[in-house]
Amino acid sequence: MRRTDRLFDIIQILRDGKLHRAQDIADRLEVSVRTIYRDMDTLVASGVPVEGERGVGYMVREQITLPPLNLTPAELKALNLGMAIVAEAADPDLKTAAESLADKIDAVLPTQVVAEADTWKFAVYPFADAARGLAHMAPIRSAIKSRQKLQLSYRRIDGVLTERTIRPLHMEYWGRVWTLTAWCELRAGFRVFRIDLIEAVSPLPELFTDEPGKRLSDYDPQG
Amino acid sequence: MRRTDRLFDIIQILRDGKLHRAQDIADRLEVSVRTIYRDMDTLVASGVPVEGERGVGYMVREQITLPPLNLTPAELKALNLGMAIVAEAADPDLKTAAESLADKIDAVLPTQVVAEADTWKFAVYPFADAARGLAHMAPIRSAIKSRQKLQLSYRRIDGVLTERTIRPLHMEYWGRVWTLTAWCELRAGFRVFRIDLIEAVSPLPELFTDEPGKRLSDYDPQG
DNA sequence: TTCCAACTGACAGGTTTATGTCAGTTATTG
DNA sequence: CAATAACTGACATAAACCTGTCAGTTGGAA
Repeated sequence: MRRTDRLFDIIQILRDGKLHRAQDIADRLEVSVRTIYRDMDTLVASGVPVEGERGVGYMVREQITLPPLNLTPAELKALNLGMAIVAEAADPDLKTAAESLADKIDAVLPTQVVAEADTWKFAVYPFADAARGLAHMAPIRSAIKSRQKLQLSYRRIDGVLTERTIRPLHMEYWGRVWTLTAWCELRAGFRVFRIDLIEAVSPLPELFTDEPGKRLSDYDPQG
Repeated sequence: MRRTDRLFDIIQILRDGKLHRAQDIADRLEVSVRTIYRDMDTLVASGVPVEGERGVGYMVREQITLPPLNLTPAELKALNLGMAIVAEAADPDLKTAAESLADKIDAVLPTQVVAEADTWKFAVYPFADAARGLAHMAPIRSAIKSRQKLQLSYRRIDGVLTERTIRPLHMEYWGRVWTLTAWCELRAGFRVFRIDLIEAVSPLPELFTDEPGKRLSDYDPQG
C-alpha cells in the first residue's frame, strides 16, 4: 500500500491551501516528478478538488466532502422536503444553498422521478475507484435535461470501440461506476452504458421527443 | 480491470434481491469460489450492503446510496437546518427519518462542532478504498461521546505495532482514510491515528474530563 | 521570445496483486 | 447427526500495476 499512503501524504501536503510544485512534492516524498503527475491524475479522478496550473503549481479548492451515504427512502424524502422548506427561506444565502444542494442530490440520484418506492429497487451502491468518466457527466446530464441526442464513442468490455447515436434517458450511480441508460438508435433498443467506458460524447443538434416504446418508462431492465 | 468488472457484475447479479450461492456466481462469472469469497470481502469493505449467511447464500439489503458529495459550508448549513425543521414535523415517520439522517451526516463529518467556517479548513476529501477500519468506528465514536478512554493497538506505517491509552477527541474523514485525533497518554501529546491502521480498540472503564492542554481546542495541527 | 512547470506518451524493469488449488473450520438447517 | 455453504489460511503462478527514465508538448507569465 505504499502508493495509497503517498496519495494520503499528498493530500496532507496540499491541505494548507498554498501552492506546491510537483518537483517539491516529489523531493519530499522521494519519488520522481512523473509519479507525482500520475498521482495527481489519480486524485482528480477520485474527486479530490485539486487544481494544477502550468508554470504555477498545485492547489486545492477547499470544500466539505461527504463520503458515500446509505439512506432509506424515508430519509431521502426527509432530505428533499427539508431542502424544499429551506429553499423558501427569507435568507437569500440559505435559499441558494438549499437549492444547489437539492440540485446536487438530484444530480446524483437516478434521473427518474424521485419518489416512487419501486424506483428504489434499482438502488445505487457505494464504492469508488472509477470516477473515470467524470468529465462526460456534465454534457450527458445536460443532454438528458434538454432532450438532445448524443453521439457516443463507447469501448465495450471486450475492448471493441463502437459509435452510436443515442437518446440519453437516465444516469445512475452504482458505487463503483456510473451508468447511462439510453435508447440506442443503432440497435433500436435500450442499452445501459458504463460511463467510465465512454471514450467521447458530443451533443448533436437533433432533439428527441417522447415516443412510445422509447421512453425510460418503457424500459424493463429484466427484459 | 477485469476484477473491477467482475465486482460490478456481482452487484448486478445480487441486485435482484434474491438469494445467491457463491458457487453459482462463481460458475456464472467463470472464476473459482474462493475468488467470489474474496470479492465479497471487497464489496463489504467498500460499503455494499451485502450479507452472507452460512449454509444459505448471499443477499443485499436494498438501500439508496449517495456517492461522495462536495458541499459548501452554506449547503451543509442548509442541510442541517432542513433536517432540524423536518424533525419537528408531526408525521412520526418523517420525524424519525430526519433525525436518523441528521445523525448519519453528523457521524460522517468531523466530530468537532459543525458550524464555524474555520472548522472547514480541515476539510474532508472523497476517495475510498480503505473503509478498512470501519469496524472500529462505532466504538470510537461512542467513546468520544461518552468521554471514555480507549486502549489502542496501532500499527504505524513502518509496521511497528504499538499499544497506547488515549483520550479520543475527534474523527475525520479524509476521503481515503478516516483519522482519529486523540490525546495520547503514553506520549503525553496529541496524535493523529489513521483508523485503517488500527488493529484493535477496547474501551476502558476510565473516563476523562476536559483538562487544559488536553482538549481538542488546544490542538494545533501545525505545531 | 524565453522561462517555468504542468502535462503527455512510451517503454523496460520490478513489485504487488489476483487467482486457483487444496485442505481445512464454522454456523445453520433438517 | 449429516448436509450445506459460507468462510479462512497457505502457497505457487500468472497477470496487472507502479515506477523511473527519457523525450517530448502546452499554456501562462515575464
